[in-house]
Amino acid sequence: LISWNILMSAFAKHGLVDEASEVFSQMPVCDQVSWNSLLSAFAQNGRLPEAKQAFHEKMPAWDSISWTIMLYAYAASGNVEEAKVLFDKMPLKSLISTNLLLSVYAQAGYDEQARKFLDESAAEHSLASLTMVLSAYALNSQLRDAQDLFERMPEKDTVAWTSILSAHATSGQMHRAKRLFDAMPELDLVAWTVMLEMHAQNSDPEGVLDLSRQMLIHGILPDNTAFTCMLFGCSHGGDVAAGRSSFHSMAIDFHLEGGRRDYGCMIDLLGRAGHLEDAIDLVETMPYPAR
RNA sequence: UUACGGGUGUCGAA
Repeated sequence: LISWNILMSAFAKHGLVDEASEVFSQMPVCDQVSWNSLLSAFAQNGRLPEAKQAFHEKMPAWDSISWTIMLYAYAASGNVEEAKVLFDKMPLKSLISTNLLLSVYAQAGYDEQARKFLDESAAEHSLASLTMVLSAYALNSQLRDAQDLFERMPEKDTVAWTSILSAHATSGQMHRAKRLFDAMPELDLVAWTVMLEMHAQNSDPEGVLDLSRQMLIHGILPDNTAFTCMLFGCSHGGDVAAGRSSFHSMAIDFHLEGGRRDYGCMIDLLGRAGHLEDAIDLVETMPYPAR
């Protein structure tokens, strides 16, 4: 029985819904996990009608996992309202289902609902749940609300700090962002990257280079994303030489293969600066199909 | 064996 269940979810993960339900129909016996796996197969692959049917008409019994999977089915197909309705009907709400609904709100930019929901549910929220709402505010440029929530959070980790940092950075609050950055208890690569990007956006190639040096001094090694920001900064500042040297250093010093976005950025930089032959050359030699 | 999972990236893509 267990192996059948495993087989089913393996199919489901790879989008083979029909194979999964085929397995299901051939099983001599099945249990709650089998039903849940079938439901999940539909849910994961955007088959809302089938999921509904299985959930409402076919399943002999439901546990809290079944409910959560159904919630996910609504969420995955963008039915925010229906997701909420289902959530309210859930006999047992777990941290997972709560997080799920929160992330739905967050992703849809329903920061109002997210906040209300957060206030209503008496349960303790995980740090991750709160950060999800925080980033929902950031998405909606609700800087004040984001700030309020951040200050009220009982504990904050680097992810939460970076989220609020990024909220400030993207809304042009450079000074506040800088202050936050300096106040952060820990700095990791993502936090540095946010700062790199902020300076890049504001056409401050000096700042970008300066930051990247400091980052190295702090023992943080850049990744492709960081390089994209650095290249972007060079691009804004029209600093072809610096861009070229970063690009080479990426491969030589850091053994990173240029990501497709790094190439895109570099090509953009060369193109804008009028080095068309070099740009074309790079397009032809890059390990990605040109589009 | 089944369910959610938080922070950063150029240009494009109405």
